[in-house]
Amino acid sequence: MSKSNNVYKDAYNRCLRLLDETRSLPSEPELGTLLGVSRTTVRTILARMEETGLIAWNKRAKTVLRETRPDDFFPEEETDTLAEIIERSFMRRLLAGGAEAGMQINELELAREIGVGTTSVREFLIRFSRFGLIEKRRNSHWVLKGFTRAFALELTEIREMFELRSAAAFAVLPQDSAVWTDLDRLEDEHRQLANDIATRFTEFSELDERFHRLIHRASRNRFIVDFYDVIAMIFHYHYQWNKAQERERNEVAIGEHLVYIEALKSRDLGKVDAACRKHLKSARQTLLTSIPESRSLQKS
Amino acid sequence: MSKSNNVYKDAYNRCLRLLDETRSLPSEPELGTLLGVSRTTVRTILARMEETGLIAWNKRAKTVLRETRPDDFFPEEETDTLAEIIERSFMRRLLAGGAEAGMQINELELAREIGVGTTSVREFLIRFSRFGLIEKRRNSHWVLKGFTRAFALELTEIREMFELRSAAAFAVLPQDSAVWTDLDRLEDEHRQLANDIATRFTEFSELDERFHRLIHRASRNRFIVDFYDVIAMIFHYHYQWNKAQERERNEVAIGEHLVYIEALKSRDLGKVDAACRKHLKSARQTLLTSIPESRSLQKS
DNA sequence: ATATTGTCTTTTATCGTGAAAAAACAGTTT
DNA sequence: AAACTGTTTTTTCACGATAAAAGACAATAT
Repeated sequence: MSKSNNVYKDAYNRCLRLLDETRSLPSEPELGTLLGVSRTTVRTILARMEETGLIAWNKRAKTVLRETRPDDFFPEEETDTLAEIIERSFMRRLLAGGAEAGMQINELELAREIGVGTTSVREFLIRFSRFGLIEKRRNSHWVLKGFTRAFALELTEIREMFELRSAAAFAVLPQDSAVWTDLDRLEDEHRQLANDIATRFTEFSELDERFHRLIHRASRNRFIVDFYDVIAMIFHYHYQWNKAQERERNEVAIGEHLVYIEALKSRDLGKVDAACRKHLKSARQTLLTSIPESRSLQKS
Repeated sequence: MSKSNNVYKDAYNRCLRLLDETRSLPSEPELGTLLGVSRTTVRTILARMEETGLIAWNKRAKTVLRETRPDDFFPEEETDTLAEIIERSFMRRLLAGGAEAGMQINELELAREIGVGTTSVREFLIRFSRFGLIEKRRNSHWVLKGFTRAFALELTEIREMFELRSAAAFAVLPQDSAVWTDLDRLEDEHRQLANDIATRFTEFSELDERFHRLIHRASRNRFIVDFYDVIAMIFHYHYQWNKAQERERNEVAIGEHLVYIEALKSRDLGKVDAACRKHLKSARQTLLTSIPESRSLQKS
């Protein structure tokens, strides 16, 4: 098995959802841009849809014949990329405890355990190394640096530096810049989420990421923008394993965001600085309390 | 051919230099740590040295029999790692002009041109991507973002942020910290280089890197320390292709470094900040003037 | 007892290969 | 002639295989 066809399967599933809304499908190139895949993949999708009797396909005519059924869909787990699979396995091991700092990481063992080739694992580790959690020994193994208190502090130090600067840059953006409408929309979403907080509090993490990315983008600096990937990754997994007081934490954060948004809209740099500092401080606190003390004792 | 034995060849060459200084070689493990390779490689080296009549090898006794000759050495180009070879080729193409922003990068073509497998090229590109000069399109090609004026400005913005903070952290380090003796040694080297500037000005870039890395390390933040890799890479190639007024530039930089060092030693934060700012400003200027105007017009 | 050597095992680095997916080209349809 | 479909070529992604290099273990020497 040399390459899974998850791109096709994922696009197929998304195409099925499209099917419920129309009588007939658009042209192949159009479908391609819509699904974010090449025409080759689009044609594979159409071929199967014809085969399973979902559509009649004759050149330009792609008529919908019947409604989609649950069993038309490919199983979710078959639509993941290899990189996602490896990342999940790796993070599970990392966070499942027993992952002490200084521990060696074995490519071959990881590959066998996950059931993939070594090349994919190697490439994953290289990509992952920029998060600062692992380090390569030349011609030899990787070393786990550990998800320690030190790591969290170093990460947040940079985050605060970058976000304060980005927020200041945001506040002085010209009034006709598109970011202000983006900000308004985000503000709306925050208010809606605040209203339904009891039932929808888990949706916050996604909103949080979009909000902070918008601000970081105002820096117009690729290194700052890219660094948010590190933060997003850490917070993503952090949210997954630390569910304590999730609802309360998110409620507080939404409130802080709204103050922060007001400050940005006021374009008062002093207010922006204060609101940003306040929110970042509590974000750091949340992250720090979630790190088990056992983890913080390791490593110098 | 699956893996070149450049580790062995490089260690062999370094071991030859060792040979000129002693009557007999130390134990295998000791040699291993000395050369930074495993005992397996050490034994391969010893075996060849015995074969070519350089030493008599009987268990612990490794007696030097004759002086080394130039033809004992492996050719320099055989001691490079694949990663180095690929990086050089890639950077040559990048800087040789004709590398416009937005251009596609083709793994297969690169691999064929350099004469290596695609895997190595892929891994190189992934590692290289953190420098912010290229970007990956999912399931598709890489895109060159170009060595533009914008890139240089974004890079130096972060550099200044990080170095000012590191320098401030440096200045308040306790008097008994080892960094102060490191700093004294670097100061010496700067003075010596200043004296022989006419003949040794090309040695500055290496000293420059060591000096700035020492300062960055004071931040005790892995993201700051790691970011210096980006700066070092850019300046490394920058020095190679911009030889205009090299001597003068380096002479000025040495002077600035010495003021900077004095400021650090005074532990006066105001002085440190001023000296650091001044030096970084001229470093940025040097970098900016070396970017051809044609390059700066591209990209938004 | 500890460090060193001899031998064997495991892991890393790299390649060639093949299927999935993208991209290019050529012929059709509106 | 502009956009679409049919066909072919190229590139990316992922694997297994293999030599280089590292690492582990047992036997030996100081």
